Amino acid sequence: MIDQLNPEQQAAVTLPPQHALVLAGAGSGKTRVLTTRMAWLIQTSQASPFGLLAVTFTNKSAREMLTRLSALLPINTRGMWVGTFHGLCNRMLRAHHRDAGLLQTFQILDSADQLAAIKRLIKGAGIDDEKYPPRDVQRFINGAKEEGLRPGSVDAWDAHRRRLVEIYQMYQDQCEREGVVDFAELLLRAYELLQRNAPIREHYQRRFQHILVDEFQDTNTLQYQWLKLLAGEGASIFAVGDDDQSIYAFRGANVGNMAEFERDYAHGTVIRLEQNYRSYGHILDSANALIAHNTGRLGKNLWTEQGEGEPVRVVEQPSDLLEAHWLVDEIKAVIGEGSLRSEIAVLYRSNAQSRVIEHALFSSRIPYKVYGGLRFFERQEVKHALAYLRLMDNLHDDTSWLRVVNFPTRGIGARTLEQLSDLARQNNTSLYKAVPLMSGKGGGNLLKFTELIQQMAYEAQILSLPELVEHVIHHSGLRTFYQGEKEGADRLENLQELVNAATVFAAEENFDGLPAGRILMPDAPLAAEDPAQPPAADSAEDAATDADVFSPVVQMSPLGAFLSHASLEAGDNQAQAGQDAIQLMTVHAAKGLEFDTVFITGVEEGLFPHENSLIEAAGLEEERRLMYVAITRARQRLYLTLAQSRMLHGQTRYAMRSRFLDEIPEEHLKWLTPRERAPVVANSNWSAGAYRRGDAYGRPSTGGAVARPARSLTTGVSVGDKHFRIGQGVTHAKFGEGTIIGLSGAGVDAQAQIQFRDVGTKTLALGIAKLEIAG
DNA sequence: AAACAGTTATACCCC
DNA sequence: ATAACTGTTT
Repeated sequence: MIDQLNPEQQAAVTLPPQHALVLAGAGSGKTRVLTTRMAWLIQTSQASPFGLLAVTFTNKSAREMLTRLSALLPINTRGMWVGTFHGLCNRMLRAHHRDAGLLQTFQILDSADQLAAIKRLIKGAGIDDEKYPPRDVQRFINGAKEEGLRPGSVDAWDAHRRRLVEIYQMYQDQCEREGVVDFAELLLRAYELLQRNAPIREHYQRRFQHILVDEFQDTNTLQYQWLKLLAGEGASIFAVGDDDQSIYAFRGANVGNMAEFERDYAHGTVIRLEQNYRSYGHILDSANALIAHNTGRLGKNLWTEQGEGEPVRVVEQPSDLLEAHWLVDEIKAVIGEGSLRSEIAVLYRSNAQSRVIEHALFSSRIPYKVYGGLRFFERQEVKHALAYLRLMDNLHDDTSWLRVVNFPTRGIGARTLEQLSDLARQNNTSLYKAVPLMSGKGGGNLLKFTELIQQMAYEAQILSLPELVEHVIHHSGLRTFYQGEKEGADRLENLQELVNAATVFAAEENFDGLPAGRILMPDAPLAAEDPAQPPAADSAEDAATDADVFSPVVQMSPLGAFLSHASLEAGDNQAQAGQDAIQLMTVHAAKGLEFDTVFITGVEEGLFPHENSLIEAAGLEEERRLMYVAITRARQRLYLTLAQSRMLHGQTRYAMRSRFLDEIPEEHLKWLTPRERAPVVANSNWSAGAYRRGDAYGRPSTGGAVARPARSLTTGVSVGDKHFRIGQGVTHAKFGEGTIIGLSGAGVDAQAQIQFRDVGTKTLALGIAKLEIAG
């Protein structure tokens, strides 16, 4: 089992029970180490399969872990605590819903549901949505929860923030009333449950002697606290991660957790996995050189035995269109060399870039697949069907109620619903309960809808899960509705797919033939859910303790279980995985994947690094990690492409090449188009005089009126008597000295992105801002 | 008066 | 592609 591992991997796998941090570089066999560690612990009887807990960030990697584990050992992995943070917290909360203060049937809001709930709240409470945009409110609430803060503990230093806290509180009340829980709440509740309830905490602390964490660099503050609490004094935490691949700060991930973990627990038990089994030398060296520009790293250098391979190819094109055309030609050539299409990936920083690339591929009839669109359970028709199903489980789920009350349309409009909402608010009840209170007309249609829901809820007590799903799709009118739609064929297919998903799920969970709505009492208490394949020494003793402490056990109906599954799984977003097609995705989506050939497109200032991230140094470092992730996806060949101009939001924008290109030593690069002597953007100050010059293609120098070939592009904008160009030094009365790093628009609409020495990057309207051109 | 259907404005960085 | 707006239908 371990003899195929390299010495570092072996050391990690066979570490005695103690806290440890494994710094696992890209392509260093991270998942393998994790799974082998689990297998080793079990095989050497240091842990039973049910005495360890492994947590990951995606369902996919949780599944992969279990698959690999069962390949290593002849054990039944069912019932093991291996899953995502959200999945495990959900499991815990379901088991102890009473102690957690939740309804047994609590529903999970995904972020779209959450946003809808917030919008509804803001409307209902008459809050100005200009001053409090629902998106910002959502960010505020989730941010607070990820820090472990309830409304009472959030710092509110000004009126605006105080109001936000009030909204946060109102939102919590609303969730409480409706019996719903958002993603962040799942974690916070589970944390508070462990914190407040000593018997439960001690039970889990006793049970899980080994806690293994994947992708530790992506944990947020709350997740780390949860792990600490769960580990208590006795358990060992085996944390695997790569601080250089931390790219989720925008959703709360805290890179600092890695260093903190080392301080708190690992005390020098840090194992570095630096041998890379994926890429050739030039690619790795480029990645190493780039990431070396970040500060505060734990430090790590990837190496390979594979040789240096091909240099990284760099291509600069005048426009995004030409970039895409070049891309298509090059892809054809790579395919011509015998590469599989599915082994070629085109990566981009932002989704907006995919359009042009897709268009070019489509025109050339090259099959491609875009990742990261809507996932199965996020599609509107599926969400509609799920909303009906949720109402079967909990009639007071107002979010679901509002989603489908008039879909398909049944003559219940905004006016009626407004009245209903008012009634519900006045009586502090759900919309469902408020229906009988409605007097007068308009109520007729509402009543009919209520009866429909009641009827379907009744069916849930009789029909099996797949039958119920089918029944609901039919009797809700969803099927008829989409049959009448011009573009409804796909949606009908997805609805059918939902029935299939329910069938598969019911079979996997042994729900066959059971009524969807009937609550299942598991036949044994918590610890005894162990199928007890290899006899766990402590299980009998554990079960006895559990029976005393826990009367409530996992109570769930097949329907409830399926709805949880739908919320937490979100489904695959790759429709037809079988076909051999070029892989298109954002850099974020590419994390964890690898390809023979990788194209990283749009390697430009303002795009990659993204302009929004340049405001603070931490943002720039995250962008650099993002580039690091992108580079390390490539096995054999890597291309970096950039365009001098690009259509964005209907405007042409001009940008310089990314500073990241200049952070990779030239010895690893091979420019396929001439490298211009463009300025190197050092952090804030670079000397004037280093701007663009004309090049071999006869593109203009930026000096001013130069004859240009027909296709060439302006890199400057004139406003009044001033002429602005990229790379120009300017001064602003308030912001001080800066440099133009991007231009867009023309005439009165002209705007410039300016990187100021002291205040970061700002976008200014050239017609308004009084800029002086620096000498 | 209320609900519906079709049109137009704006949008988006990443999960 | 969602939200806001407009004209038409019940």
